Amino acid sequence: MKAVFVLGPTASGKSAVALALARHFPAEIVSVDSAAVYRGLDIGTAKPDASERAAAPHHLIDVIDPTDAYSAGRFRDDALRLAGEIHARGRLPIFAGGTMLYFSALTRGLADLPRADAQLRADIEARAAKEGWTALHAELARVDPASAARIEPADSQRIQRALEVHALAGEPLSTLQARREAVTLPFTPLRVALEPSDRAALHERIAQRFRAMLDAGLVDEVAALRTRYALHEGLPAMRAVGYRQAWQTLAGEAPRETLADRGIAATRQLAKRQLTWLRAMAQPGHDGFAPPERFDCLEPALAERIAARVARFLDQSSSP
RNA sequence: GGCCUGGUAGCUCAGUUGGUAGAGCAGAGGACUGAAAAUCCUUGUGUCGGUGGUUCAAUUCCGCCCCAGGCCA
Repeated sequence: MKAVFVLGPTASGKSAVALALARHFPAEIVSVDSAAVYRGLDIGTAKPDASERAAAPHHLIDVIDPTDAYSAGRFRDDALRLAGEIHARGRLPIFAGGTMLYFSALTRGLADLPRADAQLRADIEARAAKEGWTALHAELARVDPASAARIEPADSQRIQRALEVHALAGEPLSTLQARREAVTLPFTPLRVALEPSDRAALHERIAQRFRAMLDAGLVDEVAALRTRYALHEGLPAMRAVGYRQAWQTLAGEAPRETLADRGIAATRQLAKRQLTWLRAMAQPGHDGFAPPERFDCLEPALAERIAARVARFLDQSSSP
């Protein structure tokens, strides 16, 4: 069994590559995108349109409402299930996207940890509002010194998670994480990383794309979502790039004239974090698999070159 | 044409009672285990518009010039 991973920063052309591969080979596309899972977030997530979805089956798009929260753990379960189903149909799974933690959940695995608990999180947040995150970091240092040493006193999200895990499991997060076993995947992955040879060129693409999203009605989409669902700005769906900035404008927290610049900057920052992940994954020993093979996403014949690489990969015997 | 106010980091600005300067944003590098398009860490030398002058020393004071606004002709 084999699978192809297409990973790259936002605006690098991952979707086009995945679609091109799906034309060359009998394949189905699994989106690896923490924002495209939400229904109704269409413009800002650059979801594939109807004709693209007709050209190849797409998975993990529009799977939950924007009032809910998806997660890395849920992605891992969904992705492994889908890979099995796609293989059963005699097809090749193509995992394509830019949520690097999700790829990491596949290749490095996740420890056996309790799931998020909304009530507990609300309690922790209420305490943080009163005592400050530094106080909660100090508390974490008492119950889980190893995690506290690794987590910054200002890193509210990780402090909250570590305290949550400790409360639910009765054991420190660091202990549970140390228990993780070696990762095995039910298939051999070929990883293709799209990286720009010229950062400025990627920035230009990002700017054009975000302006196009605004022209396509991103703000109206967010306004409509606000009337259709009981949303608030703390929801993961409303923290996504573009949605957060549009929300701020609709709520009167930031002027409309600055929306384009704010959205473009946030997108560039996202791309930078994604590229940092890619560089980390290229280090030997990052996980137990061959490191991603790099392709310049600015190259015109990108899809053809990758298709040729995938063809060779599929020809190899998958005996080991 | 005259008067006024500005011209300091990519942007918006602060500041130096004369000893060559600092914030926010942007950018760059990094971390990353169920919110990850999240959350967080590190990172600030730039002919202080140009040019003469005064001075031990000018981005800071003075003259002239250029540019951008505003007001008056």
